[in-house]
Amino acid sequence: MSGKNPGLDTTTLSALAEPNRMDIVELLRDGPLTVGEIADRLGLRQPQASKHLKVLSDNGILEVKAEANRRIYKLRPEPFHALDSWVKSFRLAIEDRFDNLEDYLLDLQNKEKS
Amino acid sequence: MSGKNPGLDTTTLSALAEPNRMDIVELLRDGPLTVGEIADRLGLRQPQASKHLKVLSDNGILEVKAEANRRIYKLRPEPFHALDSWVKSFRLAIEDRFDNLEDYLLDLQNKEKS
DNA sequence: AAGGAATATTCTTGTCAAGGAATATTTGTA
DNA sequence: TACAAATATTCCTTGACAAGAATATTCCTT
Repeated sequence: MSGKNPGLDTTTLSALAEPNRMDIVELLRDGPLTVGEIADRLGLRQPQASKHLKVLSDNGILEVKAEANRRIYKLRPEPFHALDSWVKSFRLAIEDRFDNLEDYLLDLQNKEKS
Repeated sequence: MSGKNPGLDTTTLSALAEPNRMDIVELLRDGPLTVGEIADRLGLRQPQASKHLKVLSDNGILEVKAEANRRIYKLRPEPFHALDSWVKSFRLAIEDRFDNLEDYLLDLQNKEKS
């Protein structure tokens, strides 16, 4: 393994980056829903809803529970925890006191002298 | 305006969802860098580095400071704060006690009787 | 068993975004 | 002034992905 892609899993972000899928996640915030309800409330056609739900499930953002005819989708906590950890890990990086821009400029000027 | 897209700005997520751009963000965690250094350390060609940096800047994730010949890119705090708020707002939604799946199933069964 | 409801899947098509290559632009330097 | 370094931009090609339409699958009800 070469030390590539150290950050957060980008597939999670890709999944959330599609507006309809973001809407689905926002909708499921209030609790689990069936495919039909999701499609209805968001004005999506059923097949597109199913497809987006599949993407979200494949990425671990949602989980399904089969209940007879229906499939009930709900949020999974893990990806949100991961996102939270990732964002939190930037606390130091984005605080102004860690803005070593000045130092970096000095470094650049020093290297000019070579 | 129709109440569409209530969640987080998906363009921020799209910008971060590209692996090279995620790498750039991870790299800039340690402080500001020039285009050349970013390209070098990540094994990117200069034009692609510039293009990715432009996307990140256009989305407010990075900011530039022109220093003579060089352009120095660094992280901007705002999008991380936004992401943090968004993720935090899911705390209630993903706690198990808010898993009203049982209630929902009962609801479904009740509606069957219509 | 037959029909209908809920959901998933397949196929096609159009759009968009990323990489490659070449070139333009700006600035510093001999 | 000419040249080199650092960065940005343009054009082209290709691949991924989302919507639409049609169809398949599963399960319930009569």
